[in-house]
Amino acid sequence: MPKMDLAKIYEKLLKHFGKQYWWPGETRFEVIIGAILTQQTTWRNVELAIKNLKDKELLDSHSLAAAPLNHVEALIRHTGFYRQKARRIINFSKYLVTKYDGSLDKFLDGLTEQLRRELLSLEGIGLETADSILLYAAGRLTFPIDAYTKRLCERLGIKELKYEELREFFESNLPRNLEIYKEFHALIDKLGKTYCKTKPQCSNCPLVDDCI
DNA sequence: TCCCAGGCAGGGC
DNA sequence: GCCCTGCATGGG
Repeated sequence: MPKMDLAKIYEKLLKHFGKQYWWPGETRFEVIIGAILTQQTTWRNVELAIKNLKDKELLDSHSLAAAPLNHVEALIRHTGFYRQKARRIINFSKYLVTKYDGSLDKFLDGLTEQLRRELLSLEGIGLETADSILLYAAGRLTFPIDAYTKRLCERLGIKELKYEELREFFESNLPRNLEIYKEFHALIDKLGKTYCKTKPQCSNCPLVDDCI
């Protein structure tokens, strides 16, 4: 496992970009639905879909579980892959209603590893989405590895690591602090969107000296 | 006109 | 196990 001062990287990003206050969302249910909707799409489009669901008062487990599929499809169309995403957020809501009386308090109240396995067993919730939900909705010390994080690691000289290895790397090299986990993940995304797009603008990047 | 965006699931090998 | 493909809209 590579040695790297992740805390120092975090401090540089925080100083450069400031706090990001992730995850945006008024409720934990909204956080979870947003986590599914944002897969492979921009947050801007997710906001439109969230607003549509909220305007129709469908942003709670019982309402969404009972909503017609084609109605939900139309409301979230902006997020892309809308047919499968509509099915998935409805199915998640039905699961919550059936197994936990629609209560996120009950659902999110397990041992972290057990809850993680349960999340991963649900359709449309893979590794990154499960870990984002664990961190931002359940408040667990779980570090999500997304495409930006993998890209950053490559720039820092960490290659050929699989998802679980990268997660273990972050979780064992960061202070066990929820706010740091939340902000760091958000800051890495901010970094990727700002400096590591199609044309790197390394001269202004706060990590220019850390990259290989 | 291409390529990318805060992935996931299912298939082939 | 790894690699490929479909899923789909919106913006640069």
